[in-house]
Amino acid sequence: MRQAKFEGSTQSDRLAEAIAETVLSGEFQPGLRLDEGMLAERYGVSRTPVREALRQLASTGLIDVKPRRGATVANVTSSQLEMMFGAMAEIEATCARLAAMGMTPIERRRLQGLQETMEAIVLRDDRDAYAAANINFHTQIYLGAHNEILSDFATALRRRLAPFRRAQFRTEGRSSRSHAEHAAVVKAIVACDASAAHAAMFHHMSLVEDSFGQLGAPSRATA
Amino acid sequence: MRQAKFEGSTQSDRLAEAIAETVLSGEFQPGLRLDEGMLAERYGVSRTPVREALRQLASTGLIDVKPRRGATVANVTSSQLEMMFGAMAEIEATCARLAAMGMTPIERRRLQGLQETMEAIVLRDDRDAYAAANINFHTQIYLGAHNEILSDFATALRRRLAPFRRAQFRTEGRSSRSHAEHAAVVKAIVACDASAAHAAMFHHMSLVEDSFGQLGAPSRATA
DNA sequence: GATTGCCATTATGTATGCAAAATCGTATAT
DNA sequence: ATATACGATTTTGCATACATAATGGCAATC
Repeated sequence: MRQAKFEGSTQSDRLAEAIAETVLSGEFQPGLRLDEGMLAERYGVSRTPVREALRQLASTGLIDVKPRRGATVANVTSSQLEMMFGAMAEIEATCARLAAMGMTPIERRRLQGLQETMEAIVLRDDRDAYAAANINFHTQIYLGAHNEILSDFATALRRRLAPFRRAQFRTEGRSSRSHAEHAAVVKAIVACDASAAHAAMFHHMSLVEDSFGQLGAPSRATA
Repeated sequence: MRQAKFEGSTQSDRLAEAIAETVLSGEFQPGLRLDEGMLAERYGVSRTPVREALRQLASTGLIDVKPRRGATVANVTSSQLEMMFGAMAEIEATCARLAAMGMTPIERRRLQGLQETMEAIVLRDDRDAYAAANINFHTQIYLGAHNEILSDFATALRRRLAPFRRAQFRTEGRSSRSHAEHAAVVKAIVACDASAAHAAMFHHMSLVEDSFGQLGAPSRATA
């Protein structure tokens, strides 16, 4: 059963990625039982790498694995979602504050440059490009916090929440509002104003949460 | 190979716990190669549950697992340690702020009660009891934040940093200083003063970091 | 008719076997 | 003497096989 897709990673890792994609795409819906044998057959491998992939995904919270009871796609409750958005807002605000305090001049310039790039994207109303640039923007701030632990946590949370935010930038005027909020964040960071950066980012993230409204099903965007 | 220690958890889970203990105790030192076969023989099981345990531990950062290159006890650099302590201070401070904002009256009373209990422990200079109560104190604040995501993260970080803090409360006068700092946190939380709670907790955690000084090897406390 | 207990089926947890990659030692060439 | 290449050994990754716990259906009983 040789299928050398990527040399340098194992089948378990590739499987974890593939299963995660399938879950995030909505094909595997919350609550669905993830039978090891079924997955093994579906991906043409044995149960062993499937099990390792499932354990790996369980550690990210994407699926639940109970001893002797198998794995199921995690059923995210409305309260859990609230807590994830809340945690994300706190962490991002913290990163923004740290960025305001510790970013190098080069990093501040880069952030400003990115902000200007996004200005153009907003003007031509390219929502896909904005969604991509938005991730980049937030990632720059994670990195600017100069704390890999916080940055990894923020990245994991963002990835975990992605399916619940997919449709967001499709809504009319969302990009320009988001962009305006980014401006406040950038301004504070460039000015080395830690508490303003924290407040601006927290405000931004809170609005993101609000715009999602109450839970509801994750958007079924394709991959 | 039946060894029914705990019915309801798997050997993989028990193995992960056992290996973690051995690493945290210092018997498995940083950089040590964790050979699957060696571990399997040591714990009297086959390689399969050992592999699952290693993957699980890798997700906590306690060990490094590279594809095709096996697992090693994570070698924590001084900069990583700094980032972990920094992240911990930020998260704890955030939890304290959220606790100040959202704790129920009952939770505030309970925290105050715990603080009074610790007062007695400090007076009779029972350092082991203080160390235990201290974990309880911080846990109460995690819970008071009413955000399981942040709380889990804080708990994981605390556990991860435990070996680097073991000797801390053995130092003369550490308990009373810590207790005094706790008082400020409790006071702010009881007064619903969010920013004071944040500041007090951050101050407290920063001192913890300082008292550790620069890296050095983790304390080799037994279990 | 509902409930409970038993048995067949299914799925998970673990052990074992095998193939490929990595590591280490040795020998050879420069 | 150093570096490189080759081969043996070790170890990981994966597949397969087996044992045990969980699940579901059926029947017997209240």
